Amino acid sequence: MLDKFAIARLLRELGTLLELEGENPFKVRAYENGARAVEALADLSARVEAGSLTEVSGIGEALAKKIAELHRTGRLELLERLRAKHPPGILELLRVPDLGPKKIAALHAALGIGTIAELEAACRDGRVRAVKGFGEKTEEKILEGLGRMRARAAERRVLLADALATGEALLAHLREDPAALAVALAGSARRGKETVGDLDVVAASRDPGALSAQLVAYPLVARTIARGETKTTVELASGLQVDLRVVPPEDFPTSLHHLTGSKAHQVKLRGIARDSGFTLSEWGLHRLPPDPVGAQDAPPDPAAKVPIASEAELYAALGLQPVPPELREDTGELEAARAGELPLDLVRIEDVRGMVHCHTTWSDGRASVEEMARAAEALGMEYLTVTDHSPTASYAGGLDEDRIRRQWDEIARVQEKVKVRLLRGTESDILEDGALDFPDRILERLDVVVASVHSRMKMDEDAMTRRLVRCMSLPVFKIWGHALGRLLLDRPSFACRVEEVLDALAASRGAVEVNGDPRRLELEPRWLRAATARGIPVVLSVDAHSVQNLRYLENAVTVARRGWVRRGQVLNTRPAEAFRKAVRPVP
DNA sequence: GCCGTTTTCGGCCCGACTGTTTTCAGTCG
Repeated sequence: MLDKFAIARLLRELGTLLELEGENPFKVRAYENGARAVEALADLSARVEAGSLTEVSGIGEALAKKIAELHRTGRLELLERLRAKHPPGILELLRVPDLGPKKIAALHAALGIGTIAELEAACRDGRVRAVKGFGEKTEEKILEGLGRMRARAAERRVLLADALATGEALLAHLREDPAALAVALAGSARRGKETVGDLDVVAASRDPGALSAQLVAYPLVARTIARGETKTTVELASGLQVDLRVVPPEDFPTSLHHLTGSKAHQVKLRGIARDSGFTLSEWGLHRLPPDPVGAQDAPPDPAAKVPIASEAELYAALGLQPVPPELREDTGELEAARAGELPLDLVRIEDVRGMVHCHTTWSDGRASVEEMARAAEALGMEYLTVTDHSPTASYAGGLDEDRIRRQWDEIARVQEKVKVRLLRGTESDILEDGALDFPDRILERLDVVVASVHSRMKMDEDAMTRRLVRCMSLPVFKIWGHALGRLLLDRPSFACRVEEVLDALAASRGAVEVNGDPRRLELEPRWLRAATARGIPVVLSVDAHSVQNLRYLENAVTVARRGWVRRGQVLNTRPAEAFRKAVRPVP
């Protein structure tokens, strides 16, 4: 049986194939909307059973039938027919920059092109320029796009932390130009997405040309891809693409909002604007004329412009609560904002009182217990958990029973010297059979047990699910560390039935970790929402192996906010003693 | 394909940039 994410993926594929068929673009969008709606469902199976899918906004009769069929059988006749009709390579072609469904269809009809290799050969032979609507430049552009695509496949996306660092340096360069009145990072980096494909920058200026020139002159710019009146696109030496939009200061808030996205959030918001008698674009919010007949294509009347001084004002003008950037993914935030049900107390970094999940030189950390303690104290923390690795993690210098007892002595000595409260803990391996690798007589004397999978990650879904469920049923199980073991850009999450595991975690009254290591950043937002919906509390952790790593707390906060996690749901926003009581292995 | 205090048809977000066009189509975000 397919889960909701698999079904959403197939609906998207179907939408793409219909797009290639030249179908009505609004129909294509309906499939995308339907896919999103399915992903957001908490009770897909129940709704399929009850036949109540059509009650969900975005799912009508036709999609409900298809979803039910996919859910029941895992197959869909229309999808299989379209897959058979289009060469398998054709979906690949859609990933070539500047090549969309229309051009692909034209190339397929005229030259029989159905794969990347055939496309490249046709461009090199000069056959493409002979097709109506294509020319020499397009041919060059496609070849260039193919090169870029390969470079991108090698570089792939970048980690959020790297994107933010690159972005901040670039912003500093742009701010050096006196023509820059305001400069901000927008796009997925501002929304805090785990990985970032390109940087979006918005600037306020009376002289857009000057800022465009300032961007092009940035030493790390490898080449200019597009340069217009208000919009400039460049590629950095790293392969990262940067889009700069320059607008007059009065349009900065709406432009920042526009460029922050996400696209799905924008589209829905503009629909809401239209329903309320406005039209919304990056150039601002305009009142629609009372009788729109014949006025659709007319540019907005400048007199109809609603002054907008901030993003919050924009939402307010549309009768909505302000939506924080991290939530703008069209996963229910606009519906909540309209109903006044958006959480106003999303966790913030200043709410956090304790550094959780810290390694020291006792295992594979680079700083001593005392150095970590003093650094946490300097950051204003009330407590820090020392959670070095356990015996099985020999590759990471895991502690055995004898060494962890000696570590407790050192923790006690350091505690004499520092104000920050030190909590004794471990990051214990979850073994293949779901057991932990310290005996209970050790675990019961600890304040904090983070339990994580570090080995045998290629087990099949059944075995991994059983392993985790079994571990969570242990009385000493308290915190699920870096849940699914992924390493961004490197290693996917291991296979398991996450919702089943979360059910077990809820039953055991355990907590889930949000790991701030920039390569981990899990549990990811969609599962975080599934966790808090089950009443599972959250721990924001740094997984720090050095003093510098304590800054990872910021990453954990971002991920938690993207998962709609509220202050009260985070255990380490509580004072030390309350935190200890909530997570200690014995009641 | 979805949706409805303009409801069963006719709408559906909006604009910038590029290239092949001589007024616009395609792509992108």
